[in-house]
Amino acid sequence: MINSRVKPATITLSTLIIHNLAQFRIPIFQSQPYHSHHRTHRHTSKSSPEPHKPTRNLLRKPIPLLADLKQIQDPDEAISLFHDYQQMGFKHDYPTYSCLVYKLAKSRNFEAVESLLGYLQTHYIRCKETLFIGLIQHYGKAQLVDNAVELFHKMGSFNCSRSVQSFNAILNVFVDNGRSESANEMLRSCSKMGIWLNSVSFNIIIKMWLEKGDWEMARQLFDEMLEREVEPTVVTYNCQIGFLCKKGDVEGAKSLFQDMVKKGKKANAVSYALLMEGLCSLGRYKEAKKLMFDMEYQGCKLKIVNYGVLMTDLLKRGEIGEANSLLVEMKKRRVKPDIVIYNMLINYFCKEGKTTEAYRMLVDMQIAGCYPIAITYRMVVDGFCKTGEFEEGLKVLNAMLMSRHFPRMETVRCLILGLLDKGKVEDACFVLEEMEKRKKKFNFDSWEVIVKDSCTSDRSVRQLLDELVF
DNA sequence: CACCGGCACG
Repeated sequence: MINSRVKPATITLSTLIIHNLAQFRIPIFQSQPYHSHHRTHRHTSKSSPEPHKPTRNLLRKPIPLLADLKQIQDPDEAISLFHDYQQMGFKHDYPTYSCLVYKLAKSRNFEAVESLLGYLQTHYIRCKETLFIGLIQHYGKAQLVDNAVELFHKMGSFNCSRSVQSFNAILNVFVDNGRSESANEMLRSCSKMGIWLNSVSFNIIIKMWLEKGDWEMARQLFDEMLEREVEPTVVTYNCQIGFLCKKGDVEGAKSLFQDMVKKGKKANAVSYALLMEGLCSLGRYKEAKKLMFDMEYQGCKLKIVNYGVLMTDLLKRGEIGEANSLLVEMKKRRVKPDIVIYNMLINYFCKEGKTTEAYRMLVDMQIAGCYPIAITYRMVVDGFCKTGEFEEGLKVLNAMLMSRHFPRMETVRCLILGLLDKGKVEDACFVLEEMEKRKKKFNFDSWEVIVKDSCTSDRSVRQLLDELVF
């Protein structure tokens, strides 16, 4: 086992920084500020002789369990709270169950999801269709297409009827996972299932053909839509506008845009963003920016995505000065940068080896109330590894783990090797130990092997790792 | 609460 008494100096340093910032009540490295609060809350409620009295609070809003459950992000903790209540004789209701199911699905704990569903089924607790739709989407994102299909077919046994919405959800899972044959098969069976395709169904199919690069088929479906008197939506047009823009045919996209307006469909911020992206990719930044002002003149509300398109282009061209001006402009217009904008800037700094700026941005964004996500942390840690600043990298990794985000395996490997190379054995141990703690939860199967494999060149390091891991 | 489209990583 790894020596757990190791306390590397860098951790103390980062803890100090966190502590200092915490004094100003800025949750710098905690993306979920409720977590620590909740921990203490649970402990007190457990030790006190009379915890929540759930039955009495039934008519009060919000029900304490549900409110608590919504604040917990650790699914294991959620389950245990759930069981606590159950043991106290609290009868769970559907909102509580569905909240827990969503939580478990989000953390990809599908085993727990299935067992909870089984419970709901045997106790005849009626589930809403949105619950199944949400789960189908989660399965799809996890590439568990077969599980999604199975759930779709099981819906009836939950006494839940399938509308076109869950049909669309499963259709989209097929398309997004490259299973166009299954999607087509599904379409052929829709009338058998008593489902009438709506505009969203057509949008998904049009997307499918466009992803295959088949413009003709996409147009054919668009025509079929009109024949069947299914009204195209702005999304129908946006899909096609986006396709043409990516091909470099901004003029074609513009005329489609005009068609849409002529038919009385109002363009939205995405329609404009797509055109702007097309213009930028043709090197026509100025026109793109002008279009952004036009859209406001046309009465279309400007969204952050429009700035995002411009920012992406500027940073791609290395125009950091212009990018900064754009940020200032956003501030003037009271458009708050979002996580995507910050990620773009941080990515730029990291790629340029400007880790100091990247780190400052990581801090600044949190002061501005925008919390890093896994991608954000990964970029900064990778950036530090690339410049050989492994101690700084560890500092950020620590913050990352504290906010319950998880690094990529390659990042961890690189960091450990770098720390060892610099003689920071204790820090390397700390990282190994933290990974060990989390490997099961994050499905981190064989990281030991990978770390060890990469050390074969250095015998002394390899021996050390053997010692650490076993 | 959540059927489809849009700026960030790999």
